Amino acid sequence: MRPEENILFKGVSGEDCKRMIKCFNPEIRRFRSGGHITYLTECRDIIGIILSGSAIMVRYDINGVRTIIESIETQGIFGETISSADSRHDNIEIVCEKDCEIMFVKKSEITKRCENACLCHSRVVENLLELMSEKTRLLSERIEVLSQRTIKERLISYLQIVSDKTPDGVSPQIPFSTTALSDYLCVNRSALQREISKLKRNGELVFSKRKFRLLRNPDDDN
Amino acid sequence: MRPEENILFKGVSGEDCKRMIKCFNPEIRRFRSGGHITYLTECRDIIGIILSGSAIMVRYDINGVRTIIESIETQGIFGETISSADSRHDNIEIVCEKDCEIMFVKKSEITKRCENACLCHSRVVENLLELMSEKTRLLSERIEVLSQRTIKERLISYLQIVSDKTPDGVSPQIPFSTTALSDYLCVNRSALQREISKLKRNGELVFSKRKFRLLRNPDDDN
DNA sequence: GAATTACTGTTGCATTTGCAACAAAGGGGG
DNA sequence: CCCCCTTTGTTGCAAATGCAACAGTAATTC
Repeated sequence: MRPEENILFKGVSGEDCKRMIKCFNPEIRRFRSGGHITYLTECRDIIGIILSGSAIMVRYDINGVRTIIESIETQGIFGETISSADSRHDNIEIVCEKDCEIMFVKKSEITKRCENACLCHSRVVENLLELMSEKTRLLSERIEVLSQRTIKERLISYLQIVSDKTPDGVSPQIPFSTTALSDYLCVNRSALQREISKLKRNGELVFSKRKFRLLRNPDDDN
Repeated sequence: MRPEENILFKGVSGEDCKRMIKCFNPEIRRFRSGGHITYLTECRDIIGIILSGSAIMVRYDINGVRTIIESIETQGIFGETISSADSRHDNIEIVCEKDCEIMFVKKSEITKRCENACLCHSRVVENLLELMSEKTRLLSERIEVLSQRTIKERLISYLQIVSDKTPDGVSPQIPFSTTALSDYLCVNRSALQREISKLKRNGELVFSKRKFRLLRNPDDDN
């Protein structure tokens, strides 16, 4: 994807766009699945925008327990200003999931007025605002999931959100393996597996590979 | 607090500010502690900015279990664009905590160019961007806390964050009662109480009313 | 200042979850 | 095709958490 097609430059056309890209001087890099992209702490003033592919934000605690903080899809953004605080906030890492192209831009370049007085500059700021809105929506969803009290509730809550976003006619699909899903839901893998098996047995869930389908449970408890 | 003093209008002075406020036509309302402010679903295109006081965002699930989604302090913002998605996302409510004044603005009023061609308009958009940045930081912290696997870890993680934000010489203080804290950490109250008592007994924590102090634990396990 | 209500702190017991270990089933790469 | 490695699925047992009930204390209201 060419940077001009990116959502950040939505509504800015042709010449202007080229001029702005020159003005922002973004760096575009490619990564292969599984590759290290950056540590969040290295993104002091830098915003990463995923032009294609996907990534995950992960943290390993002192015991080596992995937490998948979020899954970042195409057009998603990351960066320290856009999330985590400072402090001892351990090493949060961005790892490439599907091969991806990422555009890195300095946040200050965007928010500060430029000398070239790009008229469309403010349009870009608005676009960034839009990206940030989307970001907060995703983070809120994440909180919704994590605020559930039991594994079953967390699982269903997450699957429901994924379902809701899936267009009709398409099979809902999670962006994780079951193992990774447990790191995302912040629960023990085998305990998660146990719940999945139970739901399948009760006919409340069809689940195979990464595709699934939620069925309204006959009796609405246990 | 007068609206002009709000962070949204930072860097916009005197005449301009008055003109913009006229342009945005914000509504300012007062609330008393415990009072209902709004349901999030009613904030379709509306952003609420807390000028003074504080509020909490809460959700009650079908079993009546309360979750405190976040505590919103002075200068904090809320609104549907700024958080939760649509879907069946139950009734999330904003409730006044400390008596507060809240400014309601239409988001579209801010992001759209106005006819009056306020030159400082883009400055306000940048300020909004700043507020949103802060919001995502807070949400990320929340996720950090909720991603902890045990009650003890959640508690310490949260207290640590509060401590880190507290200026030197001031006693760190949580904005909740212990009971409310359990709704914020999404754990059972008496189980939380158990952990607090244990930490106090082990000399890892001093905790009284809402003030506390974390002490580095002698042996770093259990 | 008496009454009411909310919050703190504790405990025994039931349930859920984590942990470890294992077998079996995919899924590339040579 | 075979080997290696990751993932899936299962289970018994230990540990953590939820739940309910209760007593005591603080806070609020009338």
